[in-house]
Amino acid sequence: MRKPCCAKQDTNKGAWSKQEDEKLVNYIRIHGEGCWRTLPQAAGLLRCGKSCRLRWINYLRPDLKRGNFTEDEEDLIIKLHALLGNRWSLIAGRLPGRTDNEVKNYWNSHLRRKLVNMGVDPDNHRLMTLNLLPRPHIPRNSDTGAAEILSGPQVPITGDDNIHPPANSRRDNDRVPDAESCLDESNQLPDLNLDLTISVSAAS
DNA sequence: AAGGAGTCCAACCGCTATTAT
DNA sequence: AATAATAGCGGTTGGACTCCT
Repeated sequence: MRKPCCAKQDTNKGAWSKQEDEKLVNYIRIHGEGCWRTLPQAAGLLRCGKSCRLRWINYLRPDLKRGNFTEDEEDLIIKLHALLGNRWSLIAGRLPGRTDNEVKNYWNSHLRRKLVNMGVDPDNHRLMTLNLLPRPHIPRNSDTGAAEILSGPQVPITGDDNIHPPANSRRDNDRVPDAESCLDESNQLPDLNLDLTISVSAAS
């Protein structure tokens, strides 16, 4: 059996100090990203590997953009959320230099409210005033979901990372129940542009 | 100026899929 | 094949900060 990832009683918690950041950055600069289990000890950090990974991915990675989200990025997040639901890592994968945590925080603090102010339900991306209209029943587990939409040739998403959700995703309550039907009825979001790319200028 | 409410975001927690033994 | 650890994910929290009264 493997060893546990860290000895919990010997690990720091809470905010990272500058020294800890430097140790982590220096170590990864030399050795690259790798085994998070052994990294803390090797780098001289009293942190759990999981904590190191999170710190690196969300804060220290050199390719992170940081700063305010552009309008293009906002639009893209909203569109991808309509398709994918709360799959933040997939959404962040479409936004160069952004992390899943950052996208998630931005959604919860800005975009959710913005949609509500526009009269759009942020959970299902429908106009809230139309919620009472009768809708044809669409089975939840119909397999014509976002993955197929996204993976189809008609959607020119750039990049080569895998955006396919697991075939039997471990959380099937985190996706918009019928995001595809929402898109079918894109007249409810008249400006929904499904060209899910982000311009070079916005990404740089 | 004080302090309560609201907001933001870094970090932690707990879960599941994957992988190693 | 079974079992346990790791990696990675989304949800949640706590503290710092800002705004409002």
